[in-house]
Amino acid sequence: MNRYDHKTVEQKWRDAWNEAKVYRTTEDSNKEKFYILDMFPYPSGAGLHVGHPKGYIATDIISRYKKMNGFNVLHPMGWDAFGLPAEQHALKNKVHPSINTNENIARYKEQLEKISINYDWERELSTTDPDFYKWTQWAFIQMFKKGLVYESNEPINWCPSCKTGLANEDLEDGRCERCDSEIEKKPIRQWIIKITDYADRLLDDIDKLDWQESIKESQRNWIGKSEGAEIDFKIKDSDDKIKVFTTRPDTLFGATYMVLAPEHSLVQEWLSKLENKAEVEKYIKETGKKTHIERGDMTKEKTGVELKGVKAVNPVNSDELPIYIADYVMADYGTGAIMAVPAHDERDYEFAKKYGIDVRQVVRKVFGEPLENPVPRVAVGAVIYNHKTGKYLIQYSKEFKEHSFVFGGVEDEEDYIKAAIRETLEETGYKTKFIKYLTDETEAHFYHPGKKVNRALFSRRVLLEVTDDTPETVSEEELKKHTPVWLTESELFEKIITDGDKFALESLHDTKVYTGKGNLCNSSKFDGMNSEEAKKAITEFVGGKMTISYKLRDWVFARQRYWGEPIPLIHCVECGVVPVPDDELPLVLPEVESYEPTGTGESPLAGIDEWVNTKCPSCGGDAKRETNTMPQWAGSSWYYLRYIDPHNDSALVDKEKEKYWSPVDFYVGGAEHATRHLIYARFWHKFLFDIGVVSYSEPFTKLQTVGLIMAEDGRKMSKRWGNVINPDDVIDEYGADAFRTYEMFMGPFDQAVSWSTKGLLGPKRFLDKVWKAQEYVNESTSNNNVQKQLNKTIKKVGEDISDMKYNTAISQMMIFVNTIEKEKSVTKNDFESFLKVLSPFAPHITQELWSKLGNETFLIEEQWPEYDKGNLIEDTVTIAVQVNGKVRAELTVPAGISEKDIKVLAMADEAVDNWVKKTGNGLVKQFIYITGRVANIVVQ
RNA sequence: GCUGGAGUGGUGAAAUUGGUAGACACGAUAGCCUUAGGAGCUAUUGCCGCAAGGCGUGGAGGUUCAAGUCCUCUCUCCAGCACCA
Repeated sequence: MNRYDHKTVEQKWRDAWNEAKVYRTTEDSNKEKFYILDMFPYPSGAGLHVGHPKGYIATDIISRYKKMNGFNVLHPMGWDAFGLPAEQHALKNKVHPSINTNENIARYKEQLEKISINYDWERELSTTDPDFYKWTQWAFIQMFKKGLVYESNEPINWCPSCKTGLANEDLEDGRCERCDSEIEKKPIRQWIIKITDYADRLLDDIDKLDWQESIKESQRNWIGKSEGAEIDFKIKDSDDKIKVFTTRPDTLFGATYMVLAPEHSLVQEWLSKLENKAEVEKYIKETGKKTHIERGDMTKEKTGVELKGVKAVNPVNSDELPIYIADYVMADYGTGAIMAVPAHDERDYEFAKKYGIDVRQVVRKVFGEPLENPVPRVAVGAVIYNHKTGKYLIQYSKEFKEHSFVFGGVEDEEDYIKAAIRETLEETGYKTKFIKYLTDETEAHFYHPGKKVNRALFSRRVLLEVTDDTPETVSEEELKKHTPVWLTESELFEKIITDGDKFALESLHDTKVYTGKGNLCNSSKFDGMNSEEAKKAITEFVGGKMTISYKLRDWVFARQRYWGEPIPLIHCVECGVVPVPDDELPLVLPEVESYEPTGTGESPLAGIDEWVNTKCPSCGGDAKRETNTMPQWAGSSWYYLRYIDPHNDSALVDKEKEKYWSPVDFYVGGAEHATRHLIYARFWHKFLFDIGVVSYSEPFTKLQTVGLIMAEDGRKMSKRWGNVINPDDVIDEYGADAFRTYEMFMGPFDQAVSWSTKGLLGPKRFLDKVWKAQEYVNESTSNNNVQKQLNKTIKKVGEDISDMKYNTAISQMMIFVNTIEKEKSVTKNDFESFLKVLSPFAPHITQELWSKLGNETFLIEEQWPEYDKGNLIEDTVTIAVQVNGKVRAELTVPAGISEKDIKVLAMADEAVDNWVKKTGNGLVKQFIYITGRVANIVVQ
């Protein structure tokens, strides 16, 4: 037998498959379809590294498996080729970006073909191809016509280095995702798509998707829906009003000041009449200088300036409220203005404390459910600190056998502090002074067993400190009920059991603001109402309206760069903005002399007069073309539809074909697209659904993310670190089959793992053993062990491929080959079945062996083998015998053995017998038998 | 801070969902072989211990005949969002 020569064999079969066009897919209504898709790559100059194909290999395995199971499988590939790197390359080398792009595509394709991913290359597409972007432009025009597109001059994210505007999705921690520059806010003329019109549908339909929870959650987060109310605050002696968005209208009575974002338009309007104009202007200027990152830093102290000379009026009680500007309020969320409720919002509390603003409690935390005929009582609970010993004093109730704060009623003419000090003296004998409140007023409902009444208890908790170490004598009566106890801090946290006391202890060191819900107080006629009801009632009372706010922003869709789809709009003096007529699509990107971005907010296209100057399609008069281009996300938002019908001249996709193939059954790609591509594509798809182009409302039924492959040093593979491994080298040395199998064997598919060339040897050796196993193929004997393992293998590999558990599928196949090696015998039939099962992972070596065994077909066109269920059952099983849960013996017994027989056999075992005697005087209390697995003898 | 996920040998990892923890690999150790290779074969390989045995799935409790798996608390790491009102 020859040594396996992967180079020759792999090339031979690649050629044969290509020639036979085994990859080609056509519609076939007799077969069930399966559309499996990889996120198409951006073809960068660096070529593929070893991490890129991981997802492609996985989809290829599923695709081959599905095909062998009778599905009509669509598995295409294309190129997301617009984008900055190609443009930068063009700038540097003074050649058109398409030249470089095409070179890169050719290189990528060559690399992919070496791995023998079974793509239907006849459906290949590139977003830069005018025949493709014709339909990107067409869809955009449809959006324009539906009023989903608008022009804006509002400040947007501007990358000073890329010299272009960017969408929120293009930022990473306030920096440009591409070049890492800090983003500025700059007013630029922009085209914007109203993706927020779809926010609710994008959010609601997430529930329908078979996606990983983490991705779904990121999308929910990104959309950031929050329900609340818009409420107007009048300005004193003026017709102006401030509109605020709040999720807590129930706390309106607790509003003690207002805050506007420094960018708020009212601030500019009021500037001239402010008493401290200079100070305000200075603050606005400073805020403007701050980067996104600085401003977002929550750990820094809050700052702000009061607008002196204006006051707002609280609509619910006519209180006059001071108005501040502060950079903790953002211009682009909600209405850019808030009502501040320091008692129930941490940020407002911090700010109020710093500027000496009132804190007014309006919500009480509630413990327990309200009971019938409650008897109300006002009380105070105290914990007493002794700074000399560092211990805390509470009391132990002899009656209820529990620890609690020192507790007592607040008498008339007494406040909480007085009552706490008096009660402490009476019950413990210690003289104390007040340190601080641990809680606002809380409300507790419970049955009082001593007094036999339902209690509604209103209380605050306080922290006191002893002023005299020697306690006075406590009355006999008190001592019968309670014992005072001194505890260390950790003991204190351990012993305290009531919810109210526990809640108070959270504020022992830092005062915590209560931001939860509860029952209203200090809110006149709304007192006693719970937060949920009060939200509606108060909003209605002040004439506000319940609204919904989103974190998702509209999609900034224009880029001031060259290498993108031209936005197909025309500016006409007479008619306004008019879309390019359908018959003039595609609007082809013109040649330019310089690709250099102008940096003025105009794209390089603006310099080509003969292109810019055109006639208005509506009135025929002089007009100018829009010169901005689309963002890179445009083409990728719908490319998966084009694979279905890649050469259609008259429609984005043929309706019948779309119905047959859509939606994508399985989509595999990187998790980094969770809130970018995957949001845009869902939006674009829903729009196409609304205008009747597609028949399903969600594009990707099932989504699976790929875990990154890191370099051997644990870092990301990057030119910068010099740790990149090229798949070409690996394939050259070990073969594509070994490469494919190793990538799938490395670990769970969605987990990041480090590349290990040593680790690659495992799968490589496995394939060598498969090659060697052909020696053991013989017609006569059918070995029982081999048969059993084969059945197990067919079953497990099939199941594991469906679950994307490739690593365990491969380990089962390794077990099978190890079995052949041990038994030195396998029938031709069994070996052929095994080759089929292995073929999706290692298509070349299996095809070669298949052919060597005298077959003339292609394995990919074979049927997936069936397994014999009967043959999966073992004749004998090994049972672990435990005594009191510890394994003391193993018994090999016939599979169908009864519990009775097992018991007899187990008890007869010498070791078991010894342990039974040793641990439990030979008395068996219980015998448990789990069929085929374990028997447990419980003694004593 | 919030949300999602994960902690198991020297390493990558398995574990039929409550039933013999560490399958399958990598690496390591010892031996064999020789077409000296990134080869192959055999044996060993969770930790402590000569052994009997004990311990062991981030930590602490709990439920159970039985816990990596369920419950409570807690620590660490990764990812996403983040002054979102």
